[in-house]
Amino acid sequence: MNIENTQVQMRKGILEFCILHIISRGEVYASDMLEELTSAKIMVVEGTIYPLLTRLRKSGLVDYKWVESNSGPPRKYFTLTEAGQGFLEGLNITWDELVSSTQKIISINKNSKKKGS
Amino acid sequence: MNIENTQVQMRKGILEFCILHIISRGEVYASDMLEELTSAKIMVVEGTIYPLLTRLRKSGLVDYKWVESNSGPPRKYFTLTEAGQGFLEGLNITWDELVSSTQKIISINKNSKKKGS
DNA sequence: GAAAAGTACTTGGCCATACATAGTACCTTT
DNA sequence: AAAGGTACTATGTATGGCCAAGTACTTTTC
Repeated sequence: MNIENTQVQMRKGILEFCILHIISRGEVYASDMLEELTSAKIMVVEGTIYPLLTRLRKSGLVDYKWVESNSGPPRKYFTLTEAGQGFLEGLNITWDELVSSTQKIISINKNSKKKGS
Repeated sequence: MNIENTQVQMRKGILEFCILHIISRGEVYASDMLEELTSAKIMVVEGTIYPLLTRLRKSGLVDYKWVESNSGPPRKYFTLTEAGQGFLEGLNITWDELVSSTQKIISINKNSKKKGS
């Protein structure tokens, strides 16, 4: 149990949330997402993002279309489906609650223990 | 891929973080932790928390002592080890960065796309 | 004192995600 | 045509959360 592993575990699920958000803002392909996640200090590699995009598509949350590139092979440009929008709204609530609950726990220090009401 | 499952995934690792925090505030046993997590709207069940506590002990992050109860079998009261304190400090940083990075992603909307600087 | 009920803890198996690694397909350049 | 780069795919491993059943100890009930 090292800290790197716990960091990985903390990110589980949140990566999916972030990617849905990025897609919700407009058509993007995998490298766009990688770049944005990296610039936000969320390290991701191809082997993570491609299977995730496949899962999202199979679940009907995102869709894609092939777009030819003038500098390489064609790209899959992703968009959010209606189901994906609904799903993302649910995740927004989940995220807010998770952060709120966690902040509640970690903001209590030794000298301000909760009293049984 | 339903939302319940994604919620479960989002909590991975964070539960460990919260439990280390609770233990860092003073000696507690499993039911105390369950109660506090539940009151913070983080739902946990026995089958999750006991294996987690065992992992933490095997990793040397927490220690425990048996304390007899006057209303049932003896209880394991947990405390944080020095290694656990160091680990927790690392997780505090990880948590802050994760929240910060995620908020960065999700606060960008369609009309304020990042410009390549 | 034995059976029943309650509390605390333990164990084994299942599932989903992140990741590493290797591989495929297409395009451009030389 | 060969070499290199870009984009996507597939397979296997590790980990954590959860369910479900089980163990052990204590108190209550008869």
